Amino acid sequence: MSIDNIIAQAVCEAVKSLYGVNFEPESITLQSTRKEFEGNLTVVVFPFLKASHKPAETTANEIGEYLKDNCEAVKSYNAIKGFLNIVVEPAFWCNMLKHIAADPDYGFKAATDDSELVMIEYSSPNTNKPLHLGHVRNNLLGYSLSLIMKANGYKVVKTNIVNDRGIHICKSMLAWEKWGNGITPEKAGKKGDHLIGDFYVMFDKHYKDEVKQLMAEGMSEDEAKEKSPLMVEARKMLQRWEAGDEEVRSVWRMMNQWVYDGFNETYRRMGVDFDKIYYESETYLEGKKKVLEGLEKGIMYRKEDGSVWADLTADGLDHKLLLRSDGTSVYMTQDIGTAKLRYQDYPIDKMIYVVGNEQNYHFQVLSLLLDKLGFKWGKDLVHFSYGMVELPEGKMKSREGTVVDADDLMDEMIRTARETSAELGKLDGCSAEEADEIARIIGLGALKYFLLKVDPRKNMMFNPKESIDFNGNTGPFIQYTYARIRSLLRKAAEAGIDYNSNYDIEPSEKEVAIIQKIADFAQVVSEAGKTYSPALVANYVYDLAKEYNQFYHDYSILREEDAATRNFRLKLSEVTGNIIRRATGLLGMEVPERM
RNA sequence: GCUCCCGUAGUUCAACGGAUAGAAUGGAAGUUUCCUAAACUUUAGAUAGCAGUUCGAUUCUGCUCGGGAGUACCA
Repeated sequence: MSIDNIIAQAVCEAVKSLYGVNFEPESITLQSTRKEFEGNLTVVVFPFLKASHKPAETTANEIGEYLKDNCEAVKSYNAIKGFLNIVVEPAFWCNMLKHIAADPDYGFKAATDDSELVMIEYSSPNTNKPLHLGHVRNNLLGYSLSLIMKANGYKVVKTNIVNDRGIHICKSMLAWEKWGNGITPEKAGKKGDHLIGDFYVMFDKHYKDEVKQLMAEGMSEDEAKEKSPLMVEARKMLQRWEAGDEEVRSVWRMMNQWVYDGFNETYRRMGVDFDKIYYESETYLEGKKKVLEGLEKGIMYRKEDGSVWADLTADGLDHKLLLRSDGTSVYMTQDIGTAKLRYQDYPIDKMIYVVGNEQNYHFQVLSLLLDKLGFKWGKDLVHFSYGMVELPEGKMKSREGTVVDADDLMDEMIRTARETSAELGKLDGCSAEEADEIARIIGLGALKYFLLKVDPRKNMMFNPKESIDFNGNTGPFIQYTYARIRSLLRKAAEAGIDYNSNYDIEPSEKEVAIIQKIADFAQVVSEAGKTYSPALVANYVYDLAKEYNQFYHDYSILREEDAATRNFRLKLSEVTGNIIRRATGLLGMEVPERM
């Protein structure tokens, strides 16, 4: 049991005994005592004033006195206004450290047979262009979230829905057929997703020229867009695709495969993966069926032009189109189909969609529709709605060439990490392979931490020139702290020091602060699971690293002459390192043994 | 027009309704005979505005002003 629980419970008993009123331990406000006051934990007593009918400071003193007399963990107390500062019995801290050190899974819950199964959808790329910075935030959030849910004892299925059909793919295919001269990723020496992206851009360029040309000939802009020969041809291709035309389908299969090969390389490098991949080409017909079913049951209705709609005005929303008048499906229809297949494949208790906040409305609607159609998790589906990544010039626009490509970004981070390491002389004596590995871990760590430390719901700013930073509140700072701890422990081993016994001491204030922080890990993991927030873990591990760095700087460890104190500090370092490794692990970050 | 989200140091980010609003970076000033200076120590600097609820409001409510997103046959 953590110290927070012990104190919270004791406070409840105190209030009950002194004033005869019941409080739940969860309702007690506990915080770490501010540095300027004496104590480790602070109880906010304002909520008890109604029960005590006494001034705040008197109430705090009475509770403090009770705790001192009745709770073994409490050594002394002081009350300032409505704040009761508690000094914990020093021996308690050493036991706490031992307890955490003995539990390699401290803070993690294992899944059991009755654990809920949560499916997490993330990434969801289109197959007509490479992954960009927005996807990187999405992928890292989704992957980290899956690790956090696992740590909270859920069974987790990571899934990806690939949007592999539609007019956008046809544009790339058409451009490739027209101007590609049979080029392949191998011949071009290019990743498949980038190659296809090039053709998509090429289509757009020629298409725009055509529109401009037609408008010069007197057409309105709308008409020109409608009548552009390229667009007409692309639409025709989509129709042939829908009809199952083998010629179109085989090109489509081939080009999609190029893209998947490219994506897989990017995913692998980023360190994310999936348990099950769905393709919209396989789910959109299911959605159509499900919608028609709903139509029969009277959940949807048909307009005179043949289009199918859902009336959501009773739920405060609008009417939503589900099938176009020509019978083809829209985005929403596909999502319904995907939901159906997923539910067939897995006994889902909880579904989390990691999708940008621009689609908040879409998921409000989807939740209602799935519920009406009888999916038991529909009403409670979680739209993990994350904010956009903005650039100094504003939003990323592929047409304006302001997209930050995922592969380029990773290259850049790793290269910068490598240069910085070399400048600092950190790579001296490393083999080329070791140097590569260290640069990779640091570069990707910097990127991951940067994107995950921000509250996922908020839009964030990414300045390509200034964001690549390795000092301060960054991934490398945390990794550096870890590497330093590992180095310290190596040195201890070389000196033949066994610090696993004889380390019972009364820790100093600074050491207590670190133990407290370490103990918080369990709380943080649980909280992150409830609020779906990797940022909580990120900010936590930074705080821990910062706290340790200050400790490291102020205290000697190996040179400490008192063996018990030295052992204690080594043990504290070891446990801190382990917690850093596991916390960063929840972010999908790696930590280096040296850097 | 309507709906939703967001406004915190120069900048990028924190803060279950709790004490004097924290960090980082940039600015200024320091610390290497010593376990890794990607570190550490000083220092200046912020809640967009106006009301309300409360013992207490960055946080909750209302309005104003700014920024972003969505809005029925795009995905």
